[in-house]
Amino acid sequence: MEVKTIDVCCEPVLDVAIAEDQAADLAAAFKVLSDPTRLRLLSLVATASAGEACSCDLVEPLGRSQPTVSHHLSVLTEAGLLTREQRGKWAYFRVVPERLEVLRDALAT
Amino acid sequence: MEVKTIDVCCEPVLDVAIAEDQAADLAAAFKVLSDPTRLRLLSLVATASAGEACSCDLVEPLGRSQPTVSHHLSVLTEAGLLTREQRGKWAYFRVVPERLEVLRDALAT
DNA sequence: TCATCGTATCGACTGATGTCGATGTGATGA
DNA sequence: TCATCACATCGACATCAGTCGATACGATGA
Repeated sequence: MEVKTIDVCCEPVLDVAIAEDQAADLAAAFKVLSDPTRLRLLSLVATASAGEACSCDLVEPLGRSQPTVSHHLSVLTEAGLLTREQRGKWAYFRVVPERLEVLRDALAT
Repeated sequence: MEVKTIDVCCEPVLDVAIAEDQAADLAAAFKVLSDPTRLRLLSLVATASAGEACSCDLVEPLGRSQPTVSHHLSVLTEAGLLTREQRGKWAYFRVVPERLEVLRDALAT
């Protein structure tokens, strides 16, 4: 998907007429959230016990192939919505609530 | 884009493991916001004087063709993020903040 | 060293989406 | 009635994104 880290900040869409490049950044951020599989991944990781989840536990509940899940985890991680930690041969993921908060702020009224 | 009205409600992604159909609805809603031109449209309408804007005043600042702007206005309106009011041969649009609020709630931490 | 396991990468396919020119439609006013 | 204007629809095109099978990579443990 060609994602870059979400670095949108503090310009509520409804308050100020946003510029073209800010719109592009914000749109890219929302695009990360515009896929059902990725939203379910976020949700699964967030609600996992200990606040973290292993890839191995995500493939089956999603009903997607392992490469597909790996792909979406990469997209979410590159966007900064997840952190990735390697432990032995397992990869553990955590959500980064601050990133979602940034997007929330952009939608403030 | 094949949009349906945003009817997502009240299930913060990070609180509960969301189901597949809820994820699809929410993803569709964010997809509407995942285009720079649409974000700028939202922003332009929201910041217009009197809180409303005519299509005729949106084409030029966006730097897109009239059909393209019309298309995006349709997508936003079908998603319930804008309302459309015809007055003579002009179409006026207003933002529906409550819709954005719903999406904000879904990202609550 | 080697087989195994978890994960990432690659290549390919398919469907979706943004864009615009051309054209249709409906209201306005002369 | 007819030209004009604002806007929507259509058709076509190029690009992009989700998906998966096959395969590569890297750590583990026997």
